[in-house]
Amino acid sequence: MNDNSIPNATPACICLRFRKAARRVSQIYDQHLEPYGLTITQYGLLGHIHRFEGIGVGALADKLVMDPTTLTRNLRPLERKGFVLMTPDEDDRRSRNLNLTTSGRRILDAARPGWRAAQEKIRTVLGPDINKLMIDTIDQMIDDLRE
Amino acid sequence: MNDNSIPNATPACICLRFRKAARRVSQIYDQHLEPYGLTITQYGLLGHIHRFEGIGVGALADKLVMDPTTLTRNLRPLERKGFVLMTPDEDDRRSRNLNLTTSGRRILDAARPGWRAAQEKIRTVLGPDINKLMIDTIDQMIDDLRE
DNA sequence: TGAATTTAGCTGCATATGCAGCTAAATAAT
DNA sequence: ATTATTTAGCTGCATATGCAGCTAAATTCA
Repeated sequence: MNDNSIPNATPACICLRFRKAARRVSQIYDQHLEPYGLTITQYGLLGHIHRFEGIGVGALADKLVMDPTTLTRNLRPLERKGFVLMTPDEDDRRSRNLNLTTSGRRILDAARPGWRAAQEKIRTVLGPDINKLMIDTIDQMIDDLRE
Repeated sequence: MNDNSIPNATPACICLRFRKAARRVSQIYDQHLEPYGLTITQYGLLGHIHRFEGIGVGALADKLVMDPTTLTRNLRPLERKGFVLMTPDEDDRRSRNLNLTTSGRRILDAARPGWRAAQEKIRTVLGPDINKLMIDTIDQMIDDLRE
């Protein structure tokens, strides 16, 4: 069947492409991280909190291009497992500072080989040049879409 | 801060890029489709069922790079609203054939301008050449990752 | 200072996502 | 023909996603 002949333009939908890519690639990362009891969402959260120790929920949500309410909920499993601590900010008692616990740092280190293997798998499929192009293009697109 | 200086490699994560892109781009499509009471997931489902009238759940899930159980649940709101019919297959009573109802075709037609506006917004931000490159690259990647 | 506005994060609701494990139906093996 | 295996779709569970609307705290304004 020739997709270009169909007037309903869903075959050209760039949104569905991004969603498909996110589903398939996430699945691969999740499989590689499963032995450590982490999802790629959780691994990414731990990584970001490690990079930006003490960051607030809103600022982190902004970096992740994620609704703050989504982040609030995504943090729950990590708090429950004792990987992340949320402490009220001294100067602004509305804000909460995010920090890794010792076991949070430990699991992040432990899971890194899993993350690396998944990353390498996708990088191999795309090829390093296209991989970089995709990253740069998406970063630029998100920046352009920032209001 | 220079991301390249951080040993924890999450800044280079291609998976997080795809997920961010899917979140942000979906949000824009959802906003454009909101007046019609549809999400981009639902619009895409209607479009695919229109293209492949009578397709089964498993085959459609495969096309959408989506777990069949996810598709089962994503179909529910569309069934409830009367846009999609699931009828048992004559030759294989395990399988269920998906079809649009008249109102399903109607809402798909009605919502198309919303979809088109969102599509055009992203296409403008990316530029037509990069837009096409992204689509082709993702399609190829998903094909390469098919086992 | 006191009132109005903005900001940070949360809960309720609905949809989106996929894994494990289930039932029923179709197919393959013996 | 009977049994074993595979296949199609489903439910239970847990996480992921974001909008509307909420509370409390900080800031701005009058």
